[in-house]
This record gives sequence, C-alpha cells and structure tokens, in this order.
Amino acid sequence: MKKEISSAVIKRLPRYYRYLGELLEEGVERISSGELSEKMGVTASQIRQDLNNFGGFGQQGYGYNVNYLYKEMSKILGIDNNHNIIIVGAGNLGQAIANYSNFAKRGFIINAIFDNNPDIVGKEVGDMKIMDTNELADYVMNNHVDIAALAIPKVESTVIAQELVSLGVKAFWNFSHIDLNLPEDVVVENVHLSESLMRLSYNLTNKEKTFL
Amino acid sequence: MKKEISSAVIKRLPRYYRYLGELLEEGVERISSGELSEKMGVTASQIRQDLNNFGGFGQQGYGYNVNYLYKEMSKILGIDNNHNIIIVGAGNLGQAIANYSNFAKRGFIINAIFDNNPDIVGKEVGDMKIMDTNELADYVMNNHVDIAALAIPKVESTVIAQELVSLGVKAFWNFSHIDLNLPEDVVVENVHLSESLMRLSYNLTNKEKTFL
DNA sequence: TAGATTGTTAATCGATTAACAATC
DNA sequence: TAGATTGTTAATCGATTAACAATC
Repeated sequence: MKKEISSAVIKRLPRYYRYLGELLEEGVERISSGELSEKMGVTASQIRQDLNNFGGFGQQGYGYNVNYLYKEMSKILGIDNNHNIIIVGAGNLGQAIANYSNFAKRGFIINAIFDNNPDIVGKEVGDMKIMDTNELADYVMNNHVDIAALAIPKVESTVIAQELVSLGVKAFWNFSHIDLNLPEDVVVENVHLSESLMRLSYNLTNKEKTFL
Repeated sequence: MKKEISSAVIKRLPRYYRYLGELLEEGVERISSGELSEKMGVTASQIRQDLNNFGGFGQQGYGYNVNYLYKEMSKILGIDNNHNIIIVGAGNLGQAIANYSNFAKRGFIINAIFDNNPDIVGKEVGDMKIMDTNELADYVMNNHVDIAALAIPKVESTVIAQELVSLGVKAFWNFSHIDLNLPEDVVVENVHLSESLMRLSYNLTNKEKTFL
C-alpha cells in the first residue's frame, strides 16, 4: 500500500509543472535539483523529497531530464487525460472561466454552461449556448461529467452540489463563498476570491511591522 | 517587538471571519471555541491558539462575543478601512472582478480598469469606462492606489508590475500564471486558476487509492 | 460559589532541511 | 575513473494538539 502524500506536497506539484513547462519552452534538456531550487526559490532537498514521493525520476551525476519529468508530472497530476467540465452559473465569473482557452491546452474541456436567468439562457458564450439550469440533471445523466465548476451564489451552490453528487459528479471546482459539505469520496477544490483578497489586505496592512 | 505570525495562521483568518459573519447573521451572540471548532471542522485548540496570536478576545467561562470578535477580526485583516483597487486587463476575468459587487461590501473599492485593446477601450464595465493602458502611469500618479489586480497575460504582467512598483504600488492581486519577482516590501497574492484546477485533477485522479 | 471555558505551556506530530552513501 | 548529483536516512525545525491552571 502506497503511503499517503501530504497536501503540502500536492500543493507544490502544479508549480513544479509550470516551471518544467517553461524550461521545456526554453529548450533546456536537463536540470539538477540545485539549479531548479535556485530558479524556484525553494531548497534542492525539498524538490528531491517531493519528487521521490512518486518515484525516482532523476539520475545520479546527471540530474533530471526536463522532458521526461514534465511528462511524468502530467501523469501524476492526472492531466495526461482529458477532463470534461461543466460550468454552473453564467455570470461574469462563469463566462470568464468558459472563455479561458488555456484550460483546454491542459486537457480541461468545457462542454456546457448553465444558468437560471431566462434573460441570458440561449446566449452564446465561446462556442457554447447557455443552457437552462432545469436541463442540468438531464445533461449530467446523458453526458460524462468529470468536474462541475460552481460559479453561483452560495445559497444555490449547496443545493446544486447535492443534486450533482446524487447524479454521480465526483469533483467540484467551487467559486462560491461557502464550504460545500459533501461525501468524503467527492473532491472539492475551493477558489475563494474574497478570502484571497483578505489575505492580501492582511499582508499589506501588517507588512510594516516586518520591515521597520 | 511582536512575534511573527506564521502564514499557516494567516491563511485561516479569512475563514474564521466568514464563519463569524454567518453566525452574526444568524443572530448568535456568543460562541465557545468548542462550538466553533465543531462547525468549522478544526480543533478548538487551534482556534484559541490562532486568535491568541492577536490578543485575548475571549472570556473564561463565557467564550467569545461574536460581534466583538468579528469586528476585531476585521481590524486584524485590515478591512476596517477601504482599499482602492485598479484592475489591469479588461478581458473576461478582469471584467468579472470589476463586476463582483461583494468586494465593495468588504471595503475593496474598484476605481479603474485598464486595457490595451483599442476595440474595448472606452466601453463601460459596471459604472466604469475602460481606460487605455497608456493612461495607467498618469492615473497612478494622480490617484491613490492600494492594490493592483493583474488580469493580463504573463508576458505583460511582468512589465506592468515593474512599472507599477516604480510608481509606488505596494500590493498586487496576481491572476497571471507567473511568479512576479518584486522587491520584498511589495506584497503579492497569487490566484493561479490553472494550478487550482491541476490540484483538483490530482485529487480526483488519485482519490481511489485512498478509498479502496 | 461552582461550572465553564479561556489563555498558555508542554507534548506530539509532521514537514523541512541537512547530510551522505549510492551510483551514474 | 573522478565528479556530480541523486535518493534516502537522520536531524532540525515548526505547527498542531493536549492538558491544565487561571479566571470569569
């Protein structure tokens, strides 16, 4: 049985992936943990420890092959396969997500977007037509949905999330300012923008203490 | 001299604030660390430790006064004063941020939005007209800007951030997929949506291991 | 006063860093 | 082979939890 990977490690993985992607674009073939640590501002020890949770990707005396490590990392992250996403809520944020074409490059395919406002149902967003939220259940039953992005007010998202779980959806990208309380086999990733902004405010307000 | 507050603690503060706000709305007057811990799914010990970094807000035998703690928390977070924000980039994401009226409730006032695309400069977003990015420096010199939100491609954000720093901007809300490398007295809060999505992908792909 | 619950110290647990033998 | 750098164990550091005296 595999030992559990700590969430501290998991949080760092996408950043490794991003740096490896940049190195690849620059045509860098190999990199040592020491060089990468300098670039990323972390310790070489941490990089080696983190990677070795998933296997030995390097070679003594050589370092890591960038292309190989990049590909392995994409497998670890599960982005070597496509993910089908639907968006619930076609307000500004929902539309922004829908239009963000970079996700598709990473295999995140946005297939449908829903809203309960009759004024916008039927409108085009990217290459999709906004569907009515009352078609949501039907859609989920007839199409494979890996991830549901919730870009709706918190009162609605509790109900919608429950419904989607009962229809078999196993992963939520939650932009609502609420902690979804879902069964433990359901995965939730929160993007709480207002909390992010408060952290910024805290750091801005209190930094003087550190620098005086 | 005050002891440094760990970033683990700081990350939790906005969530406390959110729960306290909800309690306040429900009309709850007092709460013990034990009750709150149950609601939030953390230990009571952690709550007391976290709060006591900033002072003794409770009372033995009674618990915490919700209204008082909520207000104190807003001071700690620095949201008892308004913050003036500008947004650079009026694409979907920039417009979504601009239109998100909830921020104003917390004292985050969005004053201006800029873009370098002549097709959209002059258009209305909320109650603002999109300004040309070549007016940005002028604007910052003549108006007080606390926070700049960067909703532009990564190649642009490096340059723009440097410029804004030289004009005195001290805080960035960075939506670009890049690590801004700014002087250490400048505060950066990153919102890396694609990394968030990769973490979701990781957890979705690997959860079976945990639940089998 | 007695009961409840904080504030805070001490104990535990986990994550990060350092060190170095293995090895390419 | 000699030099470099990994993979991994051990040491340190920090964060979380437990415990309890202080006190409302």
